[in-house]
Amino acid sequence: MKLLDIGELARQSGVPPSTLRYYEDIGLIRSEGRHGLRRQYDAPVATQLALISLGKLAGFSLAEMRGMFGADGTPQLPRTELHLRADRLDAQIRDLTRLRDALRHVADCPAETHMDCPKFMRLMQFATRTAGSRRQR
Amino acid sequence: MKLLDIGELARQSGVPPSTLRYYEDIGLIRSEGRHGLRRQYDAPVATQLALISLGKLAGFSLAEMRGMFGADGTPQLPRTELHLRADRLDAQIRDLTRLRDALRHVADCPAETHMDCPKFMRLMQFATRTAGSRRQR
DNA sequence: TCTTGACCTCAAGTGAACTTGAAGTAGCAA
DNA sequence: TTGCTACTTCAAGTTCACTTGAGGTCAAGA
Repeated sequence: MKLLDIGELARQSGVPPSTLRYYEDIGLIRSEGRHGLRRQYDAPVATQLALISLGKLAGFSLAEMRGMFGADGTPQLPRTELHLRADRLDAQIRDLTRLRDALRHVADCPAETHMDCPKFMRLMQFATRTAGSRRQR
Repeated sequence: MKLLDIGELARQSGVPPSTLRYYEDIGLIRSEGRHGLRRQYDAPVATQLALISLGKLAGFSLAEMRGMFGADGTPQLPRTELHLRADRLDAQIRDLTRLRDALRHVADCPAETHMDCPKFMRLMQFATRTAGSRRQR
């Protein structure tokens, strides 16, 4: 199996070497060996880094993602857990969609005050419902 | 205009008083006066807090959100800026949707290794493209 | 009037996710 | 063999978003 030098992986993935070392320290990724002093990585680590970057976007902490990946860099979790996380993503996607709609509405609605616009208020209702009950990062 | 005591706003919004004070310190929200020592808030602050909570979910920093709101608690930004942020949200929504699809796929796909499954690899391509070029929080 | 409780200020502490700096080292090209 | 460069370790520093703690204050109810 072809191994990647840490510098090469950093260039390919856009993740700085210091961060790769940090991720390894906390057990999020693994290096396969050294060339001299330099860490060498398996190719699937690149896939894993891509998933980690998305996971961060989705609000997973690094601790949450530790242990989520198998040897091939793909998620290795029980089915139910995967579906549960997918469901949480669905909720987040819904929220973001409404925030987007609200922003676009505010941009385009000619009403002088949005608080009097029924469409805006409808978009805002869910926000008031969800605010605070949301998991924080 | 009816004013809310900080405790009441905290109960309604789910945002602790310490956080409300902190938000005021950094200029993210405004209180309208005091009842004795206690901060009093305008009702629209509740809407604003809901939007802040969603904004955090969307990856905006508190500093970015400072100054985004007008007196009525609704976003007060130039049209182009609002559309730009909506566009960024669209991109984020697309990414999260694909992450969700990838998770569901991994949960349900019977292939012994996902690296050999064309559907998974297709889902992963975008991730490799986007990783690293993404704004960090 | 006195007590209670929820607020007040200000400074310091916390946890997550990294980054930076100092001092050292290994491989490769000249 | 000598440099150069990109890595190495380890500890400490940084930023963000809060929270906590100590010591103080005010309004309302008993």
